[in-house]
Amino acid sequence: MARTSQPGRREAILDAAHAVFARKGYAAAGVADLASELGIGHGTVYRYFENKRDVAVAVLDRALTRIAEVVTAEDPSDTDDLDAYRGQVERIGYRLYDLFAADPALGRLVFVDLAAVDDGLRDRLLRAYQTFAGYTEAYLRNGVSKGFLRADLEVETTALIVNGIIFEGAAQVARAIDPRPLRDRWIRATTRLLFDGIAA
Amino acid sequence: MARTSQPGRREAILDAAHAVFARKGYAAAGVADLASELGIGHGTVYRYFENKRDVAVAVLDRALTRIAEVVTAEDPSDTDDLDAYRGQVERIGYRLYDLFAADPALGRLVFVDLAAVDDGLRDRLLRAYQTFAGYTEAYLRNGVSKGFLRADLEVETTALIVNGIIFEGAAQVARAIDPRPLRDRWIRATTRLLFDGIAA
Amino acid sequence: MARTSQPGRREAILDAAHAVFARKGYAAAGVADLASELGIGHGTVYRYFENKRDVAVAVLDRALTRIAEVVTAEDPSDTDDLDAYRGQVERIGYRLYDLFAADPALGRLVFVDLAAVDDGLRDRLLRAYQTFAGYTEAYLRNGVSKGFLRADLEVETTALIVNGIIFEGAAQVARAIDPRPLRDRWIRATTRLLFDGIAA
Amino acid sequence: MARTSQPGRREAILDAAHAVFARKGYAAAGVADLASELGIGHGTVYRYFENKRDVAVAVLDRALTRIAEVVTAEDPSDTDDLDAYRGQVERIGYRLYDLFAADPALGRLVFVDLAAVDDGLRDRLLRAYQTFAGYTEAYLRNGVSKGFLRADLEVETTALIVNGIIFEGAAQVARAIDPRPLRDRWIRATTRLLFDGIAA
DNA sequence: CATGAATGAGTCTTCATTCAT
DNA sequence: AATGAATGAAGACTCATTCAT
Repeated sequence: MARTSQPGRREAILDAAHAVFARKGYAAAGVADLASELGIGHGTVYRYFENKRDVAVAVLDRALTRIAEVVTAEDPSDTDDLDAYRGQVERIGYRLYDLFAADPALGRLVFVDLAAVDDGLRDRLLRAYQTFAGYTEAYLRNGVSKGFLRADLEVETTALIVNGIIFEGAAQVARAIDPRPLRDRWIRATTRLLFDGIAA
Repeated sequence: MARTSQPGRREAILDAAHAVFARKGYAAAGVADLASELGIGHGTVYRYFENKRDVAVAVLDRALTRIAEVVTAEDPSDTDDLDAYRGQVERIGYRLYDLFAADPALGRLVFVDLAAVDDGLRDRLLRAYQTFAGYTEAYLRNGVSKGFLRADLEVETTALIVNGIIFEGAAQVARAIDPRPLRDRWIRATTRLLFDGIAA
Repeated sequence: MARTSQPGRREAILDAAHAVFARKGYAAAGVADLASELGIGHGTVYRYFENKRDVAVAVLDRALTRIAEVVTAEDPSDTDDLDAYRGQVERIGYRLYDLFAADPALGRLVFVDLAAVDDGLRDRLLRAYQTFAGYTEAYLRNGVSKGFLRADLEVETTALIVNGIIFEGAAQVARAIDPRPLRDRWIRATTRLLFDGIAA
Repeated sequence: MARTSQPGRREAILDAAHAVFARKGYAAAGVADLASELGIGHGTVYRYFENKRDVAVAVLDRALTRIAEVVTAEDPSDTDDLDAYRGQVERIGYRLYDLFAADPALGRLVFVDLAAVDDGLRDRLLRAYQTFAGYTEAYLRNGVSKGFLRADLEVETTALIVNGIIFEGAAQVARAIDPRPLRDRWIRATTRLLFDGIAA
């Protein structure tokens, strides 16, 4: 049966581009590589995307959306005490690390390769960072308003810091040969740090 | 004897390359751009470096050395109580943020653009990360052994986390229009987080 | 299907390369010259050949094949007496000189320009020489075994000498303004020399 | 003692150039290679020669002069019978082969590499060929006029042929691992061919 | 005289993009 | 809609040549 319009084509090209960009980097990957990864003619890529950069934009957006889905899966106002919040942080952490572990090059792809393409892509990434930080901020504000987080917590900056810890951690875990134990150690260390500090 | 080799030439080319790579990114910057930034012929670049990548390696190494100088300026075993350690962290933070603020593109250059060049450069960067983390670990171990940090502190992982916070922060501060107040906020939030946690 | 690959393209590029290499020499001829000789984009050359040297290899191989076709057109065991062999030598000579006269730069191209490219091409040429000499040797051995050539003829070395005479002659004839009379003189002188010697 | 003008310098550069051109070919040899072969600065080459091509011209001329010295060492009118002429041919042959054996790359250098430089060098080489052929012609004419060579010998063309045999032979001998036995075989085969022909 | 640092013209080669089929 | 042959802009790199020292 002749399918006039391949509905999955665009998505399939993005899958292939994701894989190839992750494997070779954006600059080293040619449009022909994306196409041959999929076994299609490289002219076909141009029926679905303006140009190579356009593919990179779509790959980045899709990756950021997936990350956002994890970050926004919980409801910030759902928690009423410290233990519940700790549980929430741990759940998000596990899911995020799973995401990055399932696709070990994801961190490098998003935070290095695609960020290096040009200012436009970098801006997209920074905006996503802000969105994520906004979510984290909502969690923190909820905790402060409900009294189980410090009243004088610098919510805005701390949100950025927490995000940094989480993404940096996810990226590092993804680099590991056997990510599972590292993931557990990382989440434990992070929650201890957040909730208890380092002091004796 | 012929016009004696300018001892500053190599260094000057690295300065120019640092600036141009930071401005346009590694891929978009041509060797001709590096040369014209300095007002020299582009063939001259090849008298001091094997090729364009070799310039990138040298730029990265120099930048990492500068960062290392800040990180390793203090003596890990110098502190005997929590307050002294807090001061040490703050001093390193201030110097690091000053470094990144003096050269706002440094973070992007080192952690994004040059890391995206190829696996070799990325490995160099990761090795530097490990060195930095080793230093941080020494600080933490000192604190644990002297009893002013938690006995059950996961020093290794926490060192990575702390490093992540610091570098992520430095990168973010560097992006700001007016970095000074952001720097102060960031350092305060970081030290509060580290030493007090977020809990009420 | 896309514009189907021109089956003659590769051959046409070799024709153009043959002409341009012969006119300007290998080193002085740019890939752009090959392409513009044919009125195509110079990138197209790289769709059919690895690189410039690869074009030279193909040009040389084709030229050597053409020469081989002339040399191997006759059957070494076909002749039973001196006159028949003399006729055979003359026929090969005529055809060879015609080949070189039809393409006056062929000798220079094959024996000088392409031989100067690098050791690899030179080796190809030397191997072809050996093949040709093997053929000439077969002719001589046939004559010796049938008794119409000297029993003590040094077949191996003489084969090389005869080849040298023939190719050197072809090259010289090709250089002449009006090659026809020179060709006839050369063939006559060669056969006289071979069959009668120079002595009174 | 300070020698203001190095008298041997020019000659030494030609020696170095001869060696380097022979080793790497003209195109692949850089002016810097010539200089470093001699341990001098490459700017110095330009105090003795206009440019790289000028060096090649001088190398070629010197090589051709050396060959000419061998070819012209004997007096064409010296011989009065066939045996004496045969001896003369053998003597020239031995000396020529010695020359090429002492410098195995000489043949390739003169007849291939330098001939491929450009039309000007090729013309120089062709003119030398003619000079050599003129000498051989004088030998042959002497023999004809004294009656020990065929009266109907095509002296002009045969001179070219004989030259071809000799130079081709010298070049082939030079390529051999152990040139001595090949040289002897070649000279024997050549004189037999010249004086007796190949016929039974 | 000698040097070698500097230069930039010249070339090869890659690859994103177009478009005839 | 899909293809892949063709294209040429772009850029890395080499090296002959110059000239200040």
